[in-house]
Amino acid sequence: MTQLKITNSYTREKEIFEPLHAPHVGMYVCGPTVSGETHLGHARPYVTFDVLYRYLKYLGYKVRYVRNITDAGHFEEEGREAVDKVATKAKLEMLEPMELVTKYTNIYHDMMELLNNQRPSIEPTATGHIVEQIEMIKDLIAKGFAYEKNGSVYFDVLKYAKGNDYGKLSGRILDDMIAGSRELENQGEKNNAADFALWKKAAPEHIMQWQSPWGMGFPGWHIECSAMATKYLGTTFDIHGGGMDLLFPHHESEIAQSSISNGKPPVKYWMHNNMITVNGKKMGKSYGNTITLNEMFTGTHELLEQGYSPITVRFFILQTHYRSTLDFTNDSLKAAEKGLQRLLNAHNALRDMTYKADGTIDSNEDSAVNKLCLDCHDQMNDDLGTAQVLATLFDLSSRVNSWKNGQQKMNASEETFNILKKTFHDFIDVILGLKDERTSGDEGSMDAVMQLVISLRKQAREKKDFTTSDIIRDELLKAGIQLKDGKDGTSWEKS
RNA sequence: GGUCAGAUGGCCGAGUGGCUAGGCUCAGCUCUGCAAAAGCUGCUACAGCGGUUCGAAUCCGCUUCUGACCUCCA
Repeated sequence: MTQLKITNSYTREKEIFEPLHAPHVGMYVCGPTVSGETHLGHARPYVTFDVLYRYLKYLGYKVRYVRNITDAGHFEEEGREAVDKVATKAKLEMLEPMELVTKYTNIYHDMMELLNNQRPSIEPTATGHIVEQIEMIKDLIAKGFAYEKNGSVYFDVLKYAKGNDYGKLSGRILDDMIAGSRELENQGEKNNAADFALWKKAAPEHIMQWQSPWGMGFPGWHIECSAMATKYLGTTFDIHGGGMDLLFPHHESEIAQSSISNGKPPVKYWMHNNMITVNGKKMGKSYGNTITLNEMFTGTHELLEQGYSPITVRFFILQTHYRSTLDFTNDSLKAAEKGLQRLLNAHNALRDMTYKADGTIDSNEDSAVNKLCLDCHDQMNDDLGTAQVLATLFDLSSRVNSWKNGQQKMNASEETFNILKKTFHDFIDVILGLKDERTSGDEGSMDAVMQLVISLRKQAREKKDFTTSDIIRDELLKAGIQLKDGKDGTSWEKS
């Protein structure tokens, strides 16, 4: 069996995962800013890191998964007048900031649940950790790496860069950045354009502001993650995840702040998922192609021909490696929808199947099935190769289906059969989190009713009364239930 | 403009120095009262041009094209 390897964005290498304090693993993932509705772009990182979280637990680690909620307003654009994003939106909607934040947080939680993402161990909010952030800023000032100007506090990037490699994570050269940002206006307050804000003085009209040693204001964007990660995971922890767009400046700045404040680099493994596109184009507000998750699931967006279920979206995401860009199109989503059904059908069939040796055991077939099961683990260990795992499961699905339909004899050993069963369960249910959305709630009574209908139809068919049997079948299909005639009788499922 | 990624069959997408990825679509077949479902078979690709190599789609260089980041962003 191979060991888990993950691509570390910091070293740009695939590295063997070795926790700092096994069996414990500390994992921090940047959460959403809850000033808007949860959209397609959010689905990618949270599904990706949910699978990592599930897999680490599956491997036996005790994981503390921290994912924050950014509910404090932040300046929109550095160099221009500070704008409190949350407050601005709140004024438009005539809501209290807290009301707005709660509304979008609730939507976010609902969407995460639909996507079958497990809840993090700790979900800290920025506004709930103002004190910690102020303390860290005070510490940075005391250590001489931050300075106060007119009620705002900035991090001294140039000083930091003398002893540290600022830009290593994002592959940037400080001198270039300084040269490139000279044209920006209103850099006046900063000693240098590359410096970033730790604390911003709030204008009187800002709704969200707090008392600090530097007057009324609000925290800079980067400091919250440093403060909260340190508080809950310690000065150095195992994994920090997020979207690639956060590499710079967010994570670069996090490294700088935490390294000075804690005296050592904060993270052992940096992991970044790639971005999504819609019909080949970046999704963004300025492109007018932002699709919220609610629109995705219900199909209420002009770019969508239909709704796609949360698990279809999840499956679609997992069919692509997390470090590649992922393009959402109607055609590819429809393909994913069908593929998912096929996989889950095989999974259900296998779950309900009992071992029966009907024929001689083919040792070649037996070892082939065994190898494919082992492959799943190796593929998952190779930097979360979920796309490959799914391909392998599809391979195995053909066998399962042919056994079920009697198209091929079950020529594997009972031991292999049990391994196969466990592999499907472990990967589909436990690790990838692909639940069957068609089986809901009142399955028991529903099935009893369906068995009755099926038996009536069978009687009709035996009497060659195909008119009746076809009415039953076709009307059920209209009602969203599909009958499947097989060797061992008829089964049904919601379509 | 700077930096960094990609360019794979009808579509989506893995992956790899030599051996069929997989999914969807399409065609044929098997099964079936008919269909659906399922299985089987077929369609076999790696942008272009050089180079390294016994051998490259996989390594190197150049060209073309696309995308991302550099600003709030997942």
